[in-house]
Amino acid sequence: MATQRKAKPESKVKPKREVPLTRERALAAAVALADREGIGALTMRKLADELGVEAMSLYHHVANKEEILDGMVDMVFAEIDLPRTDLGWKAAMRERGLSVRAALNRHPWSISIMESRTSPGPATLRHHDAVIGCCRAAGFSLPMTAHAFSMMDSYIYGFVMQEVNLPFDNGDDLHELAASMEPLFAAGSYPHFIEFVTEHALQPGYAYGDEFNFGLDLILDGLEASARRNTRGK
Amino acid sequence: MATQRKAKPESKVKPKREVPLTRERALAAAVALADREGIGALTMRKLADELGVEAMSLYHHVANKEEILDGMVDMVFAEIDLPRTDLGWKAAMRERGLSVRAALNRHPWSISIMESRTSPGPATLRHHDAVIGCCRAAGFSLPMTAHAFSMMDSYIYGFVMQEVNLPFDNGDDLHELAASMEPLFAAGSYPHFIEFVTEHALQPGYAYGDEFNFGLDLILDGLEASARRNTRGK
DNA sequence: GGCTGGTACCTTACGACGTAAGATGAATGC
DNA sequence: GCATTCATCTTACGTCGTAAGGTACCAGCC
Repeated sequence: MATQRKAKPESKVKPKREVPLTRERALAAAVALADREGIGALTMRKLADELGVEAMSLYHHVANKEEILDGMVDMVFAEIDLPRTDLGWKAAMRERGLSVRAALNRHPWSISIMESRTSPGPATLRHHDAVIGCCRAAGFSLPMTAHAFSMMDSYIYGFVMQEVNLPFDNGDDLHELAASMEPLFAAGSYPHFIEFVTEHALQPGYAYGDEFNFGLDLILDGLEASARRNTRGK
Repeated sequence: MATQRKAKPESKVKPKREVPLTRERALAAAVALADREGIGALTMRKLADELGVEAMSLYHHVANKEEILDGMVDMVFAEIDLPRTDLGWKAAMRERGLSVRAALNRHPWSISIMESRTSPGPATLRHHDAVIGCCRAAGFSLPMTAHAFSMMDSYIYGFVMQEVNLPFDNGDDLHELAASMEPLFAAGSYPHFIEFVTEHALQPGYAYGDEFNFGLDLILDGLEASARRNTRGK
């Protein structure tokens, strides 16, 4: 009786395992954990805990933490709507842009880990393939497709990067922010910055997120004009 | 003679301290270390080592590592040329855009930590103030200034974020990359993506960095047209 | 001179991290 | 019944940021 380890059926300590650990379950739990507590709280031990398992057990389903981060990014891409093929390229790209922004905002940690990933997953590749296909179907040359692709994604990623990093999420934080800027006011430095913030950015009704559409539309209009110039000009 | 600690002048073991540790010296060393070995190699112990000091000594000059990262970002902003006031807003903003990109590329770690900083330093504020001032001097309304500011920076940050993360830095890596994509070729999936990469992006003479100017100019042209519409229209 | 207080730096230690190495237990094939 | 396989757990290592407190050295005073 000294070293018996699990003879007595103490209700349900480990009845084999309620549901087996898999790579997919691990990735889903990782996304949920990062959503809930931030990417900083995503540690192998905490993730394992969520899954009712020890940290090292995760390594039977993923090679290392990097692979988890890769998988998480791909899960976010999987949430993004592919561009519709029943619309013109401009409307399709506009919708896609909104969908990308929405997905990245739903998982605010994603933009911060995207920039250190180099191996794209299947959903990511599928997404890029569809975007490129949309441009090509619209008659864009390869160079024009590269311009459009680079530009749209640069803008979207850069916008979300700033958006998720704003020090305020709601009106309450706004007043704290305003208060914390008092020293700047007093100093009399940065006059344009202060005017801009107090007279515009902190005014009720202004929300930084509303800037997104202006830029997206400006880019799409510009790309349209540029593409027309390219194909008509010669 | 038992506990004498520095009586004998053994050449120059610790002649007080060759040069005193300061916040500025620490930040400069941190930037240099991150440039040389990447942001991941920037640890308090390694940084202290570079400075000929123990890790905990750093805490007499900065509150914590966060403060070092904040300071590093501000040092990068200090390197960026302020927009010239002797040019039109468009030329000035164009030059500034190139300068931002150059500085962020000189310190590839900077874009990755920028997005987690919330307290801007003096050089950062000065830079933002100058950009806003440039727009205002050109007659931009506050809303139009917000559009321009948000859009230009979103694009620049997003572009650099993708640029510094490219899996290749030179022609050699390019072939490795092409080789690593073989599995995709065989599968026959992602046809547009594969065409795009093999027929365009991997062609000799193509460099992703060259896309930058196209987008920057498209944005500046679009902002110009939009601003004109705003002021002339009413 | 000796004393005192402050400043700059060091020593030690703690809890958390990613993960290498190997043990253990249950399921499977013979 | 027994060996194999595989998922999981145990233990341990080196590294991280940093809390707590110690120590050398200097300035100003007596």
